[in-house]
Amino acid sequence: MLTKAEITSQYILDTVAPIFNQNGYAATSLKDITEATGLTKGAIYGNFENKERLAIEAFRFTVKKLLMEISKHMSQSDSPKQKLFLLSDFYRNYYDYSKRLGGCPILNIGVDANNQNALLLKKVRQVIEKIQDKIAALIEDGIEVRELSSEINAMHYAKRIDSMLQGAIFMTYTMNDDFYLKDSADQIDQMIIEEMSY
Amino acid sequence: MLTKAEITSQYILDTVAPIFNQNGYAATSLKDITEATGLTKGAIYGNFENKERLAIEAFRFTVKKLLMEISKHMSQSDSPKQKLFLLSDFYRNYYDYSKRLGGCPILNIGVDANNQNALLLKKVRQVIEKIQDKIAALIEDGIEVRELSSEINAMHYAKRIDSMLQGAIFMTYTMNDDFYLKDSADQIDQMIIEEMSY
DNA sequence: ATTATTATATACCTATTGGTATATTTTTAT
DNA sequence: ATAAAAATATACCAATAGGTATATAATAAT
Repeated sequence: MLTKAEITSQYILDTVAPIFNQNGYAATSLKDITEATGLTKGAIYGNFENKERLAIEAFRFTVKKLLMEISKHMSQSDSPKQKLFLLSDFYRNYYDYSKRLGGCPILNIGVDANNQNALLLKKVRQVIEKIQDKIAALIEDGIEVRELSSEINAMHYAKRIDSMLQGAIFMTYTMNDDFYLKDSADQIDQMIIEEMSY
Repeated sequence: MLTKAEITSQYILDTVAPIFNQNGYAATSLKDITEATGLTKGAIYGNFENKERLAIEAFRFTVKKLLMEISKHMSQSDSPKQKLFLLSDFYRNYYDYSKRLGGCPILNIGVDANNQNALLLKKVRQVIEKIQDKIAALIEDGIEVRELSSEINAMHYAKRIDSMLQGAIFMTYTMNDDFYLKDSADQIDQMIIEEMSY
């Protein structure tokens, strides 16, 4: 059974995560947090050590949600190559989806934390590494089952795909135009077919 | 002849621009500004209306420097196609270069300003549009002199190149690894040769 | 050199910042 | 139902925020 504090903690994270994600760490005040949650500082500080700890937990909370959604989308196929297509396909609708999270947590917190919050930056790096490892593993699987060419460097392409997607996310948000996400998904698909396959 | 205030204004912008670029708008305090410049609030507010105005001018200052550096690098050739190669080549060393600016102003201020400062975001958008227009014009030139295929959509590829570069910049900074910039430059070169040329 | 103007420094303002000690209320286990 | 424990609210703190009125100093024109 969940204790009261656990329920409250989850509620705080659920409420506060999009705010941190949207505003950034420095631009999110304790007042923003208490107003959004309807709780007082006592309740916040009873559940989280300080603002930094709360921001870190909020980031983890959002990323967990995001990664689960991606996994779910990719589970539609068992073929590694098809899973790659499903990955790019997930990002076709990422603008709409990620708005609910307050934007892309990796992009927003990554830029925000750089030179500002070493701990938060470390968490972002870990998430990026995890994602790239997963993509690389998928490509390796694809090579093994002969869906993908054994000539290609898996991690190299994993980084390329990740980098292209992050660029598209940045451009889509900044220009408020999801052409970038749609187009980069197409570009990745083309790359899978023309460069990564036999 | 330059008036005292003009010299001081330029000095303030030169000193403060990298700070805003690194920290973001909210995380840069007037204290940061007075300490870095060695001036008092009186001097700052005598030259700039308020913090927002200063941030906007600082962004313009940095972007101007950056765009001039890119132009300079691209002036090494007159051929549109070669100019495109020079563009991607500029970004090969962009990590080192942009560190002096306090990071990439378009990425940093773009993310920072989103949902936070409408005026600043507008300025970022204008800069992005300007850059993409220039790249697209270059591609059109390339088509005209028959260096590039007339089949391609110039603005489409301009956006693609821009998006790929921004992604690489984000990844390079966040992971502290300029593989991403080097690789995306290679990828763009390959794209020019294999997709955009005859 | 003196004056008028411009630029900078000083001192101060209110509001807000993150954070905490303590009082009060709400849960939980008996 | 009651007591012990846990969770939340209240009231407060010092420090800092952006900004301004005014005094002082530096510059520019005569």
